[in-house]
Amino acid sequence: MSIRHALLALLAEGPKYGLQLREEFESRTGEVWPLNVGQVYLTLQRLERDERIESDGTAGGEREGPQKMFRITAAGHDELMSWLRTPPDLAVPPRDELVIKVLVSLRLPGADVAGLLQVHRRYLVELMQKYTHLKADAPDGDLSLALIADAELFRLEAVVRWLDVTEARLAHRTQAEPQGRPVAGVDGAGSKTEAQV
Amino acid sequence: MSIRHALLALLAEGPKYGLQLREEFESRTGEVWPLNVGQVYLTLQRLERDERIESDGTAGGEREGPQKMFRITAAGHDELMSWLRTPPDLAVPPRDELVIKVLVSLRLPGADVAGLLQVHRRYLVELMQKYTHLKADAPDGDLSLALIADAELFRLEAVVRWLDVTEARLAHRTQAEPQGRPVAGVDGAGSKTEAQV
DNA sequence: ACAGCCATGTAACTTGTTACATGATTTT
DNA sequence: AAAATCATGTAACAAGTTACATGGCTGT
Repeated sequence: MSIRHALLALLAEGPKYGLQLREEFESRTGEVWPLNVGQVYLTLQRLERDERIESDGTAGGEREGPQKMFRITAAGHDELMSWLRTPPDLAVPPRDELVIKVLVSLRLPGADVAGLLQVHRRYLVELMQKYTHLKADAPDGDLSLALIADAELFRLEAVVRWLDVTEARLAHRTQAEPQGRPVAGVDGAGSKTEAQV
Repeated sequence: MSIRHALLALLAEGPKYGLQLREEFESRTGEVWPLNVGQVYLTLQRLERDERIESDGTAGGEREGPQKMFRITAAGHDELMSWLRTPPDLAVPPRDELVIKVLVSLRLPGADVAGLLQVHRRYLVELMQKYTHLKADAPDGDLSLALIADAELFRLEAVVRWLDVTEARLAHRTQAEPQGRPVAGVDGAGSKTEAQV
């Protein structure tokens, strides 16, 4: 439901039309999050169906230019505000594809788990470099891009750390069964979490 | 496409039936990733449509018990192996709902961005505690659960760090910013690719 | 006239979710 | 026989994706 509310937020700044919404969304996300035009129109249809927005013709104003303008309704504003206040539902975490791959490999006889970890690790580091460069090349005032690049970098870094910890866990497992020590705890925001297994 | 391949992997161990697949999936993920039964049957239908699996009746074997058994085909095995080798497509990162919320709040006049960051941060820390306990309470030999809990903890920790960095960025932006210095909560601990603010 | 963009829209599809319906078997 | 639970399945929906169709306007 991110696109829906992102569009709602853009419309909260004032009436806009379809292509304009696509352009503004992409300019704000520095082209990191491309947005298909068709998706914009579909989402606008659904928003209008739910009476979160109104278009030309629906309420008074006649369509003047070649563009069909949309404006937010009171209900739309309410939904936007309530969405902003609500933390994303992380209670049922998404099934992590990489984690599943590793779990699967662990049980599949003959699978090269260590190799798998290495392949994915290399790929992740490459991607991190991409975002590091993206951030470095960005103009100084572009806060949005910096925030997006940060988010992605932290996310990728977390995956890399998980790969490292997993590798260490597997190495230990082949030897004497170790006592599981905490890896990343609640107070782990500033702790060194590498290689602790 | 994670469910599809997870089921394929379970079937690679031998023929199984619907409910059994649901049970084995959930037991392996320690109930962290619940799986709806209906989803299992839908996915099995789709796998059979694509000839990645066969069921009783399709190929020789008659259905004997009350359960409808499925077995993997050669094509299914190929798809599974190729999926394992392929890194998850992270090139076009998912649109992060929390990031979008913050970006939206930054432009919305009158929005309490700092408050938003705090609300979400508290929520995240709560969740991290949940997974920390989950891991602590798990039997020592449960590697799967440990890996899943780790992955989730690292993921959540990355979000918390991002919130901290974002808060610092916003604080700096209002004052005069002399030079970028490392912000509390970002240490990276030896990784060459750590996120720099 | 016509090439090309601007702008809107639709069709078909994928993955995933929930809620419900149905029958068979086992338990009480 | 009734109740529970095992097991399979379907309907309806949500959100997102791509590819394509359509029409209007502009510049050459």
